[in-house]
Formats: sequence, C-alpha cells, structure tokens
Amino acid sequence: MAKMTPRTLSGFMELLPAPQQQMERIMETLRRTYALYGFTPLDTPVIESSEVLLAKGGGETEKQIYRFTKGDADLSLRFDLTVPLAKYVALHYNDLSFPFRRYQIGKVYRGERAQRGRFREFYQADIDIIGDGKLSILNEAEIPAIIYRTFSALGLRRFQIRVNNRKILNGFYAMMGLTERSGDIMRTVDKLDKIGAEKVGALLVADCGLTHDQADEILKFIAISGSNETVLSALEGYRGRNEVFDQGLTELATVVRYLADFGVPAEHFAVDLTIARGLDYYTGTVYETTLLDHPEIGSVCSGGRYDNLAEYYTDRQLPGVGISIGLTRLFYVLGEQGMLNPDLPTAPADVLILPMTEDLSAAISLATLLRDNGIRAQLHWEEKKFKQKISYADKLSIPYVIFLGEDEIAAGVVACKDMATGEQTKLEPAATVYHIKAGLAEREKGAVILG
RNA sequence: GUGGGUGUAGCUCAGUUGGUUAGAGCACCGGAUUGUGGAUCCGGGUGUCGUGGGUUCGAGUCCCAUCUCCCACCCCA
Repeated sequence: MAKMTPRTLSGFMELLPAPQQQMERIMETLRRTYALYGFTPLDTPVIESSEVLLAKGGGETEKQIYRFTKGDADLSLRFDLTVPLAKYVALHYNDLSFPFRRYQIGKVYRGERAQRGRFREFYQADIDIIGDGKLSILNEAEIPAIIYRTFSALGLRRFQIRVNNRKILNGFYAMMGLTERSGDIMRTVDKLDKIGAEKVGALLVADCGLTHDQADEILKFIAISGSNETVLSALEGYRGRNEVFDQGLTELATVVRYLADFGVPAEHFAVDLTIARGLDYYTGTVYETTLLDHPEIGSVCSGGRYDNLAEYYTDRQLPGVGISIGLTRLFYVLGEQGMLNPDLPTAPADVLILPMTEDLSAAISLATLLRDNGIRAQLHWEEKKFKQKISYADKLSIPYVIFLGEDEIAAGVVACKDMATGEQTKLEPAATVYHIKAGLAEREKGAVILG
C-alpha cells in the first residue's frame, strides 16, 4: 500500500530528543532567571477568537495571522504573547495586583515565508510589567539587567543590548516639523544597519517625502555615537526645543544611570539612536539585543515601553514595558554556530537497569529505590540481545548501566558500569545510590548550556 | 503577498553528448558461540530520481505544468 510521505511543514521546528533536551534546559534557565525579578508564570490559549486578536485591526498582523473557522466560530492562532496578555489583564483586572509582572514562554504563529532563522511557529519568552494608570521609569531601567542576566545565564558572552527612546526621535522629528511622518521615518531609519546610511538617506527622500537637507539632518542626528555619556551629552545640546524630546532624554538618562547598580557591564549596553522598532505601539524606551557575532540574524530579544496595553479592551490606562526573546531563533542560531555545549547531559535517564533473571522482582525494586532517591532509572526488559541493550544506553548517552543477574542478587550487590570510563563497581544498593549521585553531581558541574 | 533559484537513499552528494539492473561516503539494520557499548571486520540499499503530462525505440538526463523547499523583498523574534 502506498504510504503518505511524512513531512513537517516548513517554518516549523521539530527537534530530535537530544536537542530537545537542550531546548528544555534553555527554557528552564529563562524561567529561573525571570523568577528572580518577581515575575509570575502565565499561560494563555494558543487559539483565541479572531475578534480579540484582531481588535486593533489592519496592518501586518491581519496579513500574517493564521485564521480559520470551526463551525460558526471565527478563530485565530496568536501571533505574539502581548495581545493575549492585554486581553488577560483587561479581563482579570479586578483579580490582579499591579504592577503586574508576568513571564510567558509559549508558541506563536505567523503565516509568513519561512527563511533561515525565521519561523512560522516559534517560541517567544516574554516578560512584561503592567502598571495601573502609571508605571515608573525604573521598570524600564531594570529591563536591560534582566536581559543581561538571562543571556549570561545561558552562557552567552558576545551580545549587546541596544537602547533608545522613541520620545527622543519623535521629539526630534517634531522639531523638524515632521511629526506626522515620524512612523515612516523610524521604519526607514531602522534599516540603517542593514542597508547603510546612503540608501537610508535616499529612501527618506523617495519614500518619506523629505528634502535632502532633512534627510541629511536626520542621518547626522542618528549618527551620534560613542560612550553612553558622550551620546547623552550630545543630546543635551538639543534640550529645551521640544517637550517630548526633553522628556525622552530624561528617561534615557535614568535608564543609563542605574546600569552599574543593576550589574550590567558597560560593554553589553549601548545607547543607539538608530534603534526604532517597527512596531508602532512603543512610546518610550525601546530595546534590541543582537549577537555580536551574528548581526545578520537580527534581533533575538526586543521590546519596549508602551502607554496603553489594553486600549481595545478597556478604558483603563494600562502602561507597560516588556521584552520578548525569540527563543526558537536563538536556539537555531546557537545550534547552527555549534555553540550548544556537546557535553551537556541530554540523556533521558541516569541509569539503565538490565535485569538478567527471569524474576524481575529484584530489578524492579532496585529501580524503585533509585527513583525514591531522585535518580532517573529505566528498566530494559525487552526481548533483545544483551549487546543491543547496552548499545541503547550508549546511543542515548545514559551515563550508568546496572547489571543485575543471579550472582549479584545472591551477593546482595549490583554491578554498576560507568559508560564514560568503562569502570564497573559492585556495591550494595544503598552504596550504589550514593556512587551514582556523586557521579551525576560531578557531571552537572561543568554543564553550561553553551560551550 | 512580489521576485529569483532548487528538487536523486535518513543526511551530504555523484550520475558522461539521452542508453541496459541508479551509485559513493556518512547514518541506519543484522552478524562475528547467547553477561559488556563506542573501534575493526562481514553482510544488507533502506529510492515512485518531488508529482503529472509530453518528446523519443529509449528519459534521472530534454520540454511543459504543478508542488515543495531555499534565497531576496516586505515585515519581524
């Protein structure tokens, strides 16, 4: 009979067991780090009513969203975690305490063309802080610290958190009398890294309708660079000409001010006036984090400040700040670059027990003892040759194999083989537990995710 | 959504001006006297040459269509 050819849709990541274990480790690290800053875990449905997800309407979202009907219901897959959060906060407003800090790691869906490092289904690992009416600027200052700690916890070293403030840009464009075109200008300027100043200048004239002088002035402005202090003092020169600009500058200075106290080394942080973010709901600080060795892949962690999270669901003013780590993209890059530690334990079990007697009673109770002591134990009781069973442990890189035959049972011991060294010990069960636990602890010591 | 490429084994690929039964390496499976894996040796091809038509005595190879995936744009994690 002709078989259907199995395949996985393009743009959907599907991992083998070992890499999946690595992915799980990264997720655990993210959860643990986020929790250090007082964020509570949240989960929301992958499917929502289209009415909810598309409340804002129009734009890219509408084009990229996976939308379908089931009976009479018009449904969509979430394309980010922020809109579901807005719905959640508006819906449960009375039961939440503000500032509301939540993290969420979940899959999102975008019906765009898949490409290298661009997926249709991917994990986002978000944190957001939502205020009720007001939200302190210090939350914006804390975000880079969270990004830094998170990336460091993964073992990443070569990354940079770039920060800007939209009020500075909007204020500057307002000074030039270009307020109504500031969205277009930002989107164009955002390409600077990719296509260079010359082309951006040309696009500003061609697409945004600016004069050459205006384009030059903008390019000159965003070219301001150097240390944080240098950029800030250069910006001070523009103070007093536009209220929004002044406010943005004050905010940016505050974000920079506490960096050291938050433990963020200067080399991982840069004020960068070219960062604008395409998304139009950002109103203040914006963040973009890139891997220094892989700028071509774009941002792996982006976010910013927004003033009105849930405006489509409630009249309440709910300002917030948040970031999103593109976990699938990050994992893809790390894997492609060989940066995932090959020595990272990925075995599904710590011990494989090979019972060699008809009566499994001794083997099963040994497995129970191991599990009672937190050791992941698997019994191999299939009809296979001895060789195949030990080879199974080898392939799954299970670190220990226990042989339990007549001799051992009679002597009240178990034969435990360390698969890495080949050494074999014969110890009583309790001593074996101790032996294995010590060995596992040793292995975990050097188990950084990136290597 | 727009434009450009690609398609042979699980993976990376070879396959002559169209010629007989489509190959290599790696991977995988089995074996080398049933209590010891990784190394070696022996054995095994696991394939609708993306799919459907067409040209031809003959198509993996040429033509058309279609699908797929990849790349760029758009946008973005």
